[in-house]
Amino acid sequence: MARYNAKDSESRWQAVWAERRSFATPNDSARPKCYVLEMFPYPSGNIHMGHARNYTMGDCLARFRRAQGYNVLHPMGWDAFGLPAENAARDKGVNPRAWVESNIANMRAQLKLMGLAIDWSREFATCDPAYYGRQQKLFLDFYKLGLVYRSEADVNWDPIDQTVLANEQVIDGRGWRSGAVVERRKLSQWFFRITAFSDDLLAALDGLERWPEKVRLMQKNWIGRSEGLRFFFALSNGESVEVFSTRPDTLFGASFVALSPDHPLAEELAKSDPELARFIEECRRTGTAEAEIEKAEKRGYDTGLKADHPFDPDWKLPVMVANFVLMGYGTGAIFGCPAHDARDLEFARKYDLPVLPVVIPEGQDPRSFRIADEPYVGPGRLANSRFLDGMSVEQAQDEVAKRLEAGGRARRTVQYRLRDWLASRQRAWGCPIPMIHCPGCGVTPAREADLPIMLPDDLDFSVHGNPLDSHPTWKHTTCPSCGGKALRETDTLDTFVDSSWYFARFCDARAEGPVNPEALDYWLPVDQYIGGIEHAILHLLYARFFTRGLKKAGYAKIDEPFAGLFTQGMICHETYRDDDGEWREPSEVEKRDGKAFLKDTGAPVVIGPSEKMSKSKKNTVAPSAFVDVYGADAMRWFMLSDTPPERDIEWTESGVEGCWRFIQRVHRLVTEARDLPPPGAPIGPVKGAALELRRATHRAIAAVTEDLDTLRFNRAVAQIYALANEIGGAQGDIDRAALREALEALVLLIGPMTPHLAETCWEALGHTTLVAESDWPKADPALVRRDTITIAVQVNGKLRGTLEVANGAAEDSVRAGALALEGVSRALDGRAPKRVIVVPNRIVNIVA
RNA sequence: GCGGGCGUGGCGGAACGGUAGACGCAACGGACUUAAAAUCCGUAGGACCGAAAGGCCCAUGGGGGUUCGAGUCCCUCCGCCCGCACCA
Repeated sequence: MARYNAKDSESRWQAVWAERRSFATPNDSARPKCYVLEMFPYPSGNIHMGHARNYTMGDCLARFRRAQGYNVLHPMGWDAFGLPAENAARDKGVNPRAWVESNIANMRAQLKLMGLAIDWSREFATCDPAYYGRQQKLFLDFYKLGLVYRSEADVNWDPIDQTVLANEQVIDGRGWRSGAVVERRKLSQWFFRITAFSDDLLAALDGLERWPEKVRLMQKNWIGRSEGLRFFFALSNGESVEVFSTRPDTLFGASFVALSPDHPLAEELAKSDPELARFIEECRRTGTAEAEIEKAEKRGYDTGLKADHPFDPDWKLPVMVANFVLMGYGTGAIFGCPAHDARDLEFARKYDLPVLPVVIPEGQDPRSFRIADEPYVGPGRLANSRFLDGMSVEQAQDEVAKRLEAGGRARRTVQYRLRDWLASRQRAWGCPIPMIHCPGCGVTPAREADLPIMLPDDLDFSVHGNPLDSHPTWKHTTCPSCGGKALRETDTLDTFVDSSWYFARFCDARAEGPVNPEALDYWLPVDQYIGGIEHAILHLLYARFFTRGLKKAGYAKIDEPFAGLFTQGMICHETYRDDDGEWREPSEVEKRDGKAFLKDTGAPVVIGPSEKMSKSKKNTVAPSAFVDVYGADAMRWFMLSDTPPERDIEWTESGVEGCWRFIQRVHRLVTEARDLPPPGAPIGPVKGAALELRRATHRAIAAVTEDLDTLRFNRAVAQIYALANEIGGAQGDIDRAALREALEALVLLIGPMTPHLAETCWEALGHTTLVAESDWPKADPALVRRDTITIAVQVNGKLRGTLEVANGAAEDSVRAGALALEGVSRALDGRAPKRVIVVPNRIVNIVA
């Protein structure tokens, strides 16, 4: 029997699917819809293993749903704007569009070799004018709705990428892509008003039941809602300063008022106080470069001003400028209560300010309760607090709020950590912002008729800064309002904007408007979105915001774009280092007896721990190289096997070879089966081994169906192995119809996972139809149900025997059978059972 | 520091509170073969008793608890991983 030739089989079936348009998805189907989406790739040039895992999972689900009768939308596109193309343009002198397009062509071919069930007619790249032009339209829509605005702001400047970054893109004070220490600059920039939806983005998280709890929590913390009180302190210079506090109950424990170094009042005071100016300057430096080194150090500067306590004008508090107070949160000013806040305590100890406890834990004496190294942040009774004495924390907070509100000096507010999305980028390879700066009319939106505002093809990337800005003609235009000379906005949009609505465009990728509301209504929300956890905050939050914007603009009826979210684990591989300590690629290494050697010289290499595949450690394996040798099905099978999909998976040669052997084994099982009845032949009553095979078949169908429904691919794979083992173990003279049924079930069950193999086997079984167009098999409940059940019999919780009983056997007979077991009487050793617990169809436990 | 997750054979991992280790990888023994590869059959957590059949004890990071019964629930300690990090 000829071995299964994966290469021939795969190219053949890929051609058949393409020719028959098996995966083209109509927008007008009577069948229920299912939208399966994997996060679209950046066209770096090659598919990597992370893509392969991501798209294998999504494809398996898409094919499964299609077989179940859904009208499945499973599209693919390209997140094609962004810095790497500019770098390539500068370093290699190529045109960024040409570079991206050749990368896309390469990757599209690699994806097609994986045999993905994708509707390629919906493909687009975000750098297509047809896409970004419509994004410009959305930008103008959002502008009209007040969801886009321009504002001067302190921005995070990445000195390497020469662009500003959103807060979300600054990780530990460094640019998320470049790793450069971020500087601060004041610039006029475009923002999306994401905070307009702060409360809604937070509250709606509870409804996202098919999202990982972890992701919901990360978003919740990112939005960071807290309730508190804003109120004023009168100052000795006649001015006043507003503070924000979530703990107004501790007001009588206050020992200072602190301003952010960026607070307008601090800046004002610095004009006449050079020492303060120096201090502020220092704080700004440590805010970035030395953030890691001195991050814990609290430092302050006494302005000499005094603040009146709101409830006692004779009580004067020092007004400090403190480096730990952030201008971007609350009012940029606080009152410090050292006894009940860790930062305030550290600050007070350093500057020798009073530490007066005002919340006393239950059971402690207010006269003797002292704060030592730790503040007290728990519940308790108020003390040392005049009219608040004896109240609970909640009562006291309410009382303070009431009294200050009554005097018009305070208001209760909700504060968010979330800030508006700074979306301007000083980059040329991005979506141009459709705005025009007119010396007379100011900032004016471009006319919609003038969209798309296209990028020029002749950008010079050798210049410093934004090539769009230094282009000789591009930015010169006329004002849509007055017709006079004007300049285009040369900033482009953050590429996260591009990925914030692509899923909506897929619903009708050729729609005249940005999206087709009818198609949106039909397809959205995405039923299952699959991608990496690294997008838990940025991309998913922005997409949630954009969907709300689409709704407000009248395009969509929903708020939430992704009903189900799955975050897959990463791909790991062993690392190798040679004698010189240099990293070596797996392809350069061969292994013998658990040791590793360089292929060319035979020199030994040290095997390091398995780590996430990365270029820096050279522990990557290219999917395409693997597909070349073993075929796409073996890779797909590996990606789904063994490791639960949310966990990191380790790529191993031996595991992959095991997959290849399984592919061959399935092919053998099918092609070596002799004398099968024709397809569709009825199956008569069977017994004995044939009945057992039928039971195994239907149990496998039921189990695999459930596992795929819940994305437990690894368990589905195990069930399929078990079925293959049953078929392999069946006697040669078993009922042929039962054998055909088992083989057909096996082939249909592997269809979503190893689709090419399934088609070849299906054909070998005499079918002229395609697995890709076949229905999912149905389990017969009568065959899934077991007639007899082996139940465990325990004495005092220890296993002493097993008992074969009829399914649903009466408790009495089970009890009697259990007590009659030899192992039970031996364990009882003459003692009478005190109690016998019978759990039907499960277990008997005899308590002696 | 705060928040979250995880800890089961040599490895990846199974296990509605109910026979721990399904399934796979690696390993070992056997068959086929001149040989190897491939394939097929079989073995396999650990200790002890037994010629064997089998018996018996210990095992899910450590300790404690709830329960007839705990890998699973609760408390506590240890270890590892991830996220956020001066958010008032």
